[in-house]
Amino acid sequence: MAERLHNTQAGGAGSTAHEAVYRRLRERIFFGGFLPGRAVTLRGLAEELGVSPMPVREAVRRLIAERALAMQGNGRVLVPLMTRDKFEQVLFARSALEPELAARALSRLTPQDIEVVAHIDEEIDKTLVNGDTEGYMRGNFRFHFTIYEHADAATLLGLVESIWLQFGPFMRMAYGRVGTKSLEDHHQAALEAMRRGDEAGLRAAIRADIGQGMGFIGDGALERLQ
Amino acid sequence: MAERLHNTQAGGAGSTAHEAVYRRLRERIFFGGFLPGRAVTLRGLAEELGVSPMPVREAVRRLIAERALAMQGNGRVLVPLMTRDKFEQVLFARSALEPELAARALSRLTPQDIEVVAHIDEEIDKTLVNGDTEGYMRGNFRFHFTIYEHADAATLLGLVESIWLQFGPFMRMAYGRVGTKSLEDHHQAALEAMRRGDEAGLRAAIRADIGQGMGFIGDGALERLQ
DNA sequence: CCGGTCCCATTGTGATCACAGAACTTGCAT
DNA sequence: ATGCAAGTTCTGTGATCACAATGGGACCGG
Repeated sequence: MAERLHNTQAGGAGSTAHEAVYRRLRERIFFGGFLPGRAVTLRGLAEELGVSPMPVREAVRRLIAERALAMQGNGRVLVPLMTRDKFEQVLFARSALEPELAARALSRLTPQDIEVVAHIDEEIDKTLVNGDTEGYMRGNFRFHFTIYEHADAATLLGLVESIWLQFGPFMRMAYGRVGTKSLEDHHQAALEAMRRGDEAGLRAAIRADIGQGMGFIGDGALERLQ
Repeated sequence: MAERLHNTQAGGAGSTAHEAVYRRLRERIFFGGFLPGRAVTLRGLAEELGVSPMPVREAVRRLIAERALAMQGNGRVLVPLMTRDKFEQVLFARSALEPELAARALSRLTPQDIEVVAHIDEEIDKTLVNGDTEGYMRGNFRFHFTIYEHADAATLLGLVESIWLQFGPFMRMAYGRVGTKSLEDHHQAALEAMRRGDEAGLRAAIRADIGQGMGFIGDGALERLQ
């Protein structure tokens, strides 16, 4: 650890060490690289990522602000546990915001954009038959956010990202328990609605997808946690 | 600045320096202590608040994560400007989330709680006739969040707090321009609905209050900014 | 009087160190 | 074998320093 460069600040905006650490941790949280309840330490992450504790502190602080990590009263940092209350609030917030994002994206989606999304959905189907949980989560994330990003609504998108960060670890744990084999999503309905330019249909498909997917993992895993 | 204590960490959870800095900055943002576009510097805030730059860095990082502050490409930190797009997204998100929070709070509100809210509304009326913009903003904040806090929905509350942080500075600037004299809110309607236990009425009153208040400042100030 | 160029002050970033408190481990006594 | 206490290690926090890059201002040439 002593041979690390003294100052690797390269100058530009997104190229700081804490930004890189933030993105790596965020990826792991989104896709289930951390289990709920897992404790993390600044020095531990720093050594693991090959940086000093300082940028890790800033990245962790940011993730705590986004509710992706939590700090206990004694200062220890951990991946938050899911509660039934929290799960239900996440479900509500997703249903309130994500259909709107999809609807706003609709008018801006070119046929090529829609085919990109369709291709992502095909990838998802492969992960489902293979039982590849992490692959499924990555694909599902890309399916939703590829659409949402076209809405050009950074404020709403930020809220939704914060919500996804809050249920990512739990989702992974839940899929680990109940499996993804019998999972049926509403992605096809969403794709057809997009191709038709049917805003109401797209809203309904996204809402159904959220309700179905969240119900799937909620039923399977939540009952066991209190 | 040299006579500062070397380490003032008192131990408990909420008593760290960066937490205190965070709360002070957050207050100023909520109630219009910073103007949009205002640039802030870590060392400047540190000296102003009597701490070293370190806790300021963490507090500012957190506020950036909550979108209350923004970082330009060159690393400079400033209070974000409002755009028409952003304003419209804020309006949508508030309308989607806040009536729900109020509705969830309703069953938990005791008559005494409602009278507390009614008293806050009386204070607001005083600030309106006095033209006390900051007092109005503090009162309006307390009116809404006193209700919302009773919903016991920390996840949703966090989203709403983040949204308020994003329009606080703009709201202050807007009121400074158009004044608060002719402002009519829907707080009385909300209070009556709460007293009746009328959930639909409360939802409608909150939604109307948001739409009216945001329309008030949006019409007055937004047209001038692009 | 105006425009460009160089220089210095200021800024965020990251490393390192010191410190206090919490937690875990170890050892001892019962 | 078990419970408790003391010591040690580990944790987050905050201060200070070094550094690179940006920005503004002064100075000079036109």
